[in-house]
Amino acid sequence: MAVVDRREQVLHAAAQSFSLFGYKATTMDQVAKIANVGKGTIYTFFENKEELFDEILLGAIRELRHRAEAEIHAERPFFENVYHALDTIVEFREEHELFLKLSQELRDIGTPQAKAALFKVESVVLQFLERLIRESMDKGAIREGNAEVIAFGILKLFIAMTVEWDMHHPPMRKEELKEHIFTFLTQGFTAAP
Amino acid sequence: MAVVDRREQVLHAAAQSFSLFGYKATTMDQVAKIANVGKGTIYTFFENKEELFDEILLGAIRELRHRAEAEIHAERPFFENVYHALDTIVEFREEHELFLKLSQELRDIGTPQAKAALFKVESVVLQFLERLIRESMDKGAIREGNAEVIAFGILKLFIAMTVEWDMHHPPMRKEELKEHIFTFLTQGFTAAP
DNA sequence: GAATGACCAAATTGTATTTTTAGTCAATCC
DNA sequence: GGATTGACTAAAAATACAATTTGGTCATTC
Repeated sequence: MAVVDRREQVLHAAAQSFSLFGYKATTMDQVAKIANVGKGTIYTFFENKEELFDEILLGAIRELRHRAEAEIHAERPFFENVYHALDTIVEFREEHELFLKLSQELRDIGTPQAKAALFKVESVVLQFLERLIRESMDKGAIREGNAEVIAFGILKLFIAMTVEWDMHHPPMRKEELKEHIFTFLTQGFTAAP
Repeated sequence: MAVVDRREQVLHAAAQSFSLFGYKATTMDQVAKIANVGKGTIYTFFENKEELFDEILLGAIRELRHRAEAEIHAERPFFENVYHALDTIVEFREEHELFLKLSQELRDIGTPQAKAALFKVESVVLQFLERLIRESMDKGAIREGNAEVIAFGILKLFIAMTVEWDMHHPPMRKEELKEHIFTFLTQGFTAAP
């Protein structure tokens, strides 16, 4: 390792720039400038812009997964685990500059890399949920079923009730959200007997 | 009424053109040509392009609502009514040229009028669902709750399991879809005792 | 008096020109 | 002598501007 770790410098600068300006508006010149490094140096560590971006994205995804996993407690009921994990994920996504910027970039100019990145994030969340569901089924905590489809449904339902609902309504209180998700996941709408 | 009903001619031509080319690519000259009518004639019946479009859209929405309502039978369980109504709505949306074209237009070029139109369609579907839910609550067929939120959740869940799922997976069989929707709406995932 | 299409301002599209950007590589540095 | 660099290039993107298209009008026609 050199006196100053140039690779780390580049990564740090790139993380900053991608979070602040998004994929497209981040230029390699700018990253080099922020990192106090010649532009050529970047290319000794990363093939190209996309690979550099992938590295940054992977870091963010790793943290997202980490936070979600921290919400899983084997002794807690399935529903509580799902709810808290999803709540954490949505909150993290709404706080993390990179995700915010990429969403905005996708909306505003439809950058393919932003689209691909957010799709990757969704895939990871789905994988996470699917595993949680599978394990809960194995433990007999919930009924058997197609874990992939169920994960997909639960995620979309949660996104709908939080992000999408808030787009045209005053945001729901957390307890109300939890109650609704609870209804869908544990009992449905059949009238109490 | 004149020998030929020019208003009807215009409406018919407009319906054809909007369905075939979408909102933006439909020109008033073209509508006039198809309708065998001078362009000025259109403006004796409709204020402007948007109003003409609104008339066509309203017609399509009226038919959509009509079909959905035909799926509601008071003696059938709530869940069956919801499932068949939504199935009909999604199918109609996937068949009707106008809706298809508007969705494509929104994806490809983001025409504001296409966005507004599809939002209007969703609002109507939500209203329809909300009413069905309210009435079922009043009848005691399902548990009490916030009908608007529940309608929103059910619609998004259904769209997710049909349209969105099919975008990245082989489409679900109808029975499988019905079973999953059934699970969410009537019992949830709690393990059988 | 209903219907029309030539007409116009505004918006859209096409195009030529300039600027910016990702990526390279010969020269430089330590 | 391998790591580092920034001037350089081809390609892409932004800009400026000309040409065309389009929604809407209204004097004229039927």
